[in-house]
Amino acid sequence: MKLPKAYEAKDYEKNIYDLWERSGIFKAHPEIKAERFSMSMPPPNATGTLHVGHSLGIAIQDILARYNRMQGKDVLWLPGTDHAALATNAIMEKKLAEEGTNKHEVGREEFIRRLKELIANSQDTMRAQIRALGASCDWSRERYTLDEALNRSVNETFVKMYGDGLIYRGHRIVNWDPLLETTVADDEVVRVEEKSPFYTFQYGPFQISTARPETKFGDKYVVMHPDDKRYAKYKHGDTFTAEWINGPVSATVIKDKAVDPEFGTGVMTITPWHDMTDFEIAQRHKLDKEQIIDFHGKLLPIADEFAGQPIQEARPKIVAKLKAKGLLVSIDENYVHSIAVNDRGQGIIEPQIKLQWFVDVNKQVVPWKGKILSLKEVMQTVVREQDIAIVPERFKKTYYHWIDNLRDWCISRQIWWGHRIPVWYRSNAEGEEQVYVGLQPPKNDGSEGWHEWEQDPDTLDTWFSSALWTWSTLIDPKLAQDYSLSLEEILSRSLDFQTYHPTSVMETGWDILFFWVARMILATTYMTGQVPFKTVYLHGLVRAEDGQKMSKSKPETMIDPLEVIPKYGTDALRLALISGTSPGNDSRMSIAKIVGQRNFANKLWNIARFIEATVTEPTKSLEQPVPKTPADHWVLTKLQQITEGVSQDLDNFRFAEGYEKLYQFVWNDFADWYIETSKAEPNQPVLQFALTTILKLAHPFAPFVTETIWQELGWEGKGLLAASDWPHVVKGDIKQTKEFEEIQNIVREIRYILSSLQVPRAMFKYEQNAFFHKNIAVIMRLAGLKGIAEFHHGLKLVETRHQLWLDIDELTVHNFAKQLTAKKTEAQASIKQLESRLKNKNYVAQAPAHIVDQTKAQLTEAKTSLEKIKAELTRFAD
RNA sequence: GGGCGAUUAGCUCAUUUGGCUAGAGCGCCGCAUUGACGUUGCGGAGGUGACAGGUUCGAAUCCUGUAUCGCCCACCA
Repeated sequence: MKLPKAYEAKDYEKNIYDLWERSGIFKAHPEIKAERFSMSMPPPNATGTLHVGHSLGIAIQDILARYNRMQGKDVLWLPGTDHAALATNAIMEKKLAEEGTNKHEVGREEFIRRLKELIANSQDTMRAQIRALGASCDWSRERYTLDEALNRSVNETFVKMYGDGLIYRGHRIVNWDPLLETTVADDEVVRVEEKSPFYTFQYGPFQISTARPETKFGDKYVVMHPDDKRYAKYKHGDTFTAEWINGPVSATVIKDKAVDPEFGTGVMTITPWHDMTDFEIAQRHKLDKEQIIDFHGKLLPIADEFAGQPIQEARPKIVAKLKAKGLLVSIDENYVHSIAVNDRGQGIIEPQIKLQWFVDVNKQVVPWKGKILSLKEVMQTVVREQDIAIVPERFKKTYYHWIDNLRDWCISRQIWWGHRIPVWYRSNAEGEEQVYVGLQPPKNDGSEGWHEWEQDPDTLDTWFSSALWTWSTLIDPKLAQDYSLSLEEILSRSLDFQTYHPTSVMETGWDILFFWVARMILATTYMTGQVPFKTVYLHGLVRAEDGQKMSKSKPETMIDPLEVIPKYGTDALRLALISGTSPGNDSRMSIAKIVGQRNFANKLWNIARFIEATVTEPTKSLEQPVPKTPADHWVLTKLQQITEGVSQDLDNFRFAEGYEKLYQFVWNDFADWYIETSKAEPNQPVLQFALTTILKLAHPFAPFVTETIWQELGWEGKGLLAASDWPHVVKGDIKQTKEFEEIQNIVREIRYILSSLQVPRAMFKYEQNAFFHKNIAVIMRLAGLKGIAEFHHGLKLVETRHQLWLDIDELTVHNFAKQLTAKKTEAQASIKQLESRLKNKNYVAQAPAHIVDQTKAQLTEAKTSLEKIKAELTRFAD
């Protein structure tokens, strides 16, 4: 079959993926005996679309999956999607708003029904996109965070933690998003700098400053540092009366070290209901707390005439009123502080005290390796004791730092979309309440006087279910339906869990190290007694060409994989994402990069085209091609080095380096030297072997073009490249390899001379020896020499072991004298340097022997070269 | 305030535990060319490795300090 001149990715990719998928090679086989490699795909948002960040992750994971598969391992790469509670909930709320209605009008059931419908549609989109990237994942095991088995895992976790006292319900201050009307976790809050007026008011005998006068209605404590001499005459517990916004208030003096005497006046009033620090101060001194702002962001009746007003609207009016009363001391218009914003959804966070569910990270009840630890301590231990490796290592520090600062995790959310909290309440006429925590709803036993059980309306933080992802996805879904079995029994009977957990690698972006990776470690060690994965590989952010974050709001910065793939091919995109990157470091993406890698795919294609035309008699099984020429030995040696190098790089997660080695070899060694040599003296089995090896090595990186070539060549019948073995190596002879390197030196020098002198081709003569007898034809071809001639003058090669003269007229030769002189200077400098190094006794004594030997060899070589240059230069002495 | 990272060729980035003349891609200069590939080939120019010290026979690499940029965490009355 004749290959077309250029590789058109879009003509092949879809079919190739279908071929793979139909063949079943992506499927894991727990029933067979083999080494395992397992990996969970970080589940993308079910309603999302694929962006370049996903593409990078998928590309890396696919490289790992394909490489390990080709090494004969049984590979499980489990795909899936996430219900992304907050984000998805927000989508539906927005939709409803556009329709002029809201969630309360449509009701919980309908709300969820509509979301399920929406998800079902977009999951298909997401699946198609992951396939388009070439992901060799096991679709038969696809999971979704709201699957029944996963939901059971969530409930099991909740119930177990509750039983151990790790989950508790409490009135605590939380980050409240008035826009989405839900709490959000600490690390889902981002800080945005904002300039806002900073007011100083008179408050009784004190001056207090604030940027938020609207929260100050209920303030009745003034706090200062116990050591602040300015306020020494006021004692802790002193009371006074102050004229305030809506009349006089009675206030109490509190001394607390949380106050910074340097900041503002060193005195502040506190609003414990709406400020984290104030809340803590109030807790310490058992002070009253009062809600000022409601959950929609409006002022409560305590604000009197301002009640019912949104805070933004009320603020200037309150200031005006205080000013009218003569209580406004000053305004700093240049005050900059940061305000808290919900990472997903843009709502400005208003801290509130709310009855919420929390995970206690400090309670020591978790058995781990014979000790009883807290969740925090387990998280630290597994990384410290190398049960989990983090690549790159420096993220360990970030990880520890984060854990040190970790507070109890608020897991309840006031949204409808997600895993509902498995807690039921009922009350009786006397106002007593009962709480039931369990996997399934409690039966209404009709107990005298009690109302029916009602489930907690809240849902769980998305990350609570994502935290279970590595193992909840490996549970046998059928077993999970059987509630007569305990989770332990289910796990021990689930073949996938027994076979593939802990997973080998977790590949994800460093930006969700805390959100997700840390929480997987937390929940998985607790629930299964195993780490979720042995290695975490963190990739960097893919940025726009100018180094900016790509964002939908700036479409010109976006590179959309779905546009790039049909145009340049998936391989080009994947290679561009991989090349020139290193773990944990951000990278920049550009169309130019993608074009460059498209060209590489095409290079492979054309190499195959040449070899297809040259290899007229392909053999079926190619174990031992017989090398004949120095070039054959050289290419085999190189192939061996590359195979070993790429394997090592992939074993150590050095994807970019492995790929670069391969790229260099394919383009600069194989195409430019071996193929060119083959035009003179082709060795069909070696060509075939080399191409086979190259396709195998390149397959994890560029699966489509390599498989396409493999299929088009049809050397292995209907066999798939994706299912083939990682290449074995055939050793080339070292002496012959060196001989080819000498050929290269000669060719390079001739090319250099001819190019410098602007002589396109030249006649030549050479010393009569075995080397030239054997290799002169190849040299002529590669160097573009015209033919053999007898002549007297001409130019002699100076940097090679064998003597060869070029027939170039004296006048032109003189132009070369300058170049030779430059070379002479270079050689002399390098000799001087090497000699001084060898004269250094410390160097000779202390450096390793092979380094010293190397230096000596270099010196000899440089001296020889200098002699030749000098000899040649004597001709120009006049 | 605490921490992490970056600074290498015009640009984007590599350089695995300190050791060949610090590499690659793109760009640049010159040349070539109908037969694997113009998505090409050949040759070339281009780097005080941010700066200042130190350790070492030897430093881009280790240590100390400085500068600039980016990020994370905490605080922000």
